[in-house]
Amino acid sequence: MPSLHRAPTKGSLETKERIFDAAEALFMDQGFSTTSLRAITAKAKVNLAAVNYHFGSKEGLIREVFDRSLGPLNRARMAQLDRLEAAAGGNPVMIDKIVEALVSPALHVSHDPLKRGAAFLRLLGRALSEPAEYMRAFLPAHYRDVVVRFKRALSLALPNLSEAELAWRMHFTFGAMAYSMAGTDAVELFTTPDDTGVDDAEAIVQRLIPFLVAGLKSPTPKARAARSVELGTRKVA
Amino acid sequence: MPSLHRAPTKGSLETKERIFDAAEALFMDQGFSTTSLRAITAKAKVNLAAVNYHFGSKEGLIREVFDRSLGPLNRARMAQLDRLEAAAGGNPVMIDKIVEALVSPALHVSHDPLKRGAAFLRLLGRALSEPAEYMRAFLPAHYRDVVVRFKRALSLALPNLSEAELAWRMHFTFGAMAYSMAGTDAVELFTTPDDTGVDDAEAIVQRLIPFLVAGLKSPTPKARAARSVELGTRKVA
DNA sequence: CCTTTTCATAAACTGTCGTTTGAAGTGCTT
DNA sequence: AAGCACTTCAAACGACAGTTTATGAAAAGG
Repeated sequence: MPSLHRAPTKGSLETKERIFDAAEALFMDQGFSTTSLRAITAKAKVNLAAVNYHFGSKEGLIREVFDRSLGPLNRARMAQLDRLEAAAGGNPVMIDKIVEALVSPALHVSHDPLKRGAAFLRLLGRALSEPAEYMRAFLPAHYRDVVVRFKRALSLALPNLSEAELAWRMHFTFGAMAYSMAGTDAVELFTTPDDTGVDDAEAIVQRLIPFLVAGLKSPTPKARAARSVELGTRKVA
Repeated sequence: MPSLHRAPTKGSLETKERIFDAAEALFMDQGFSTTSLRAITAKAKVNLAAVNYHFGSKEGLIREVFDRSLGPLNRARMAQLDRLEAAAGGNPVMIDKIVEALVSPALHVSHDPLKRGAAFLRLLGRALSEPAEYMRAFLPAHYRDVVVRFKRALSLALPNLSEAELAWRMHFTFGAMAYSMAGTDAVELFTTPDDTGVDDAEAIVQRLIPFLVAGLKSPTPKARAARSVELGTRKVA
């Protein structure tokens, strides 16, 4: 086990960091459970056992890659929401701004050039669609605060929505978000070969925000159901 | 190899069907690559080698499970769109109806009780977020026609949208759809314990449709930018 | 200087995966 | 009864997974 009382010696940080970078890159375009430790250590050009030495286990590595990415992101989201609420001074914050606070920090979470920003989005998207148990286990821990904060803000901005209704719409919102982030490949299904700037994360976000805002503000299904029902044994609650 | 000239003898159909059902169930809540053949054959109470005998390989099994589910679904989607376009007689079809034709057939694709309908939705959602190569390989083959048809219909109904804009919005639409279908678990993040009918697929769809319709009809980012920009150096197209 | 801790490396261990093999069983036809 | 095609079955195969161990070098501390 690495020491907790002393600064690590010479090459250790380099090794751990190289593993970290290689893992991040491979997780990004292969997913977590599909990427083997051998592939990671080969790319990082370190020994296989180094992963277990520095991170304890593969799950430890995943957790650390994930934490170092998601932690700052969600903190940025909540900080931006803090600013909006402070500026609003008790009044509801505009929905556009709330959604922007949710989506756009994903762009600026990395200090590296934008390339890493876009890549990082894909990593997060992957995480939300992983079947693995351990992913589902510690993912809510990061998101719970964000969800609570944004749910409250949206609830104030959309007072006519029931709690269940809002929960579903947030679910759809996160779904569109996660999917947009995960697959740059899947969008090719929809575009003709002459698409412009698929890899530009900023472009994605600028198109995603109005889509989500409109969805969140959409009329209630009850109103729609009353309009376009065929034959009803449905109780209009 | 099974015979092509004669009806299979006694237990063959039962075995193949049992494998099929067990695989469908396990793929549903574990994903494709995570589910082992041994888990499938154990649940189906058949021999391990039976999978390779009846389906050739694991990929063959996945493909068959997937085809038998997605084929009828997408045919139903296009049939419903056919009816709408015939009724409209050259005029654009209403967006509400187009989205409904895209989303709602997922409910009625199975002849079994609705329980299987909801379960099947999760299977499809999983497929769209699988990292595996072979999933990406034959998934577009099923969706291409659907995408082309619905893209054309939406393009007529939303004439002010550029092709790139529409492609992105369809991407978001499929994302929200896939995510909603895949994870009944993830929605628990957003709800307080007193939620009602999480597993009811009909309820999901009735809430999803208006959300997506509003997103598709949302004002163009250019229009939004023109409204809420801080300092402007842009052309109002 | 010598001991102790930290880190890197090669190799082996344990388990699971998809797949294959060869034999045995089953029901039909001749 | 014998031959035949089809299906089941137990067992093993080879590949690859994550993890552990043993060895030794390198740096740190007294």
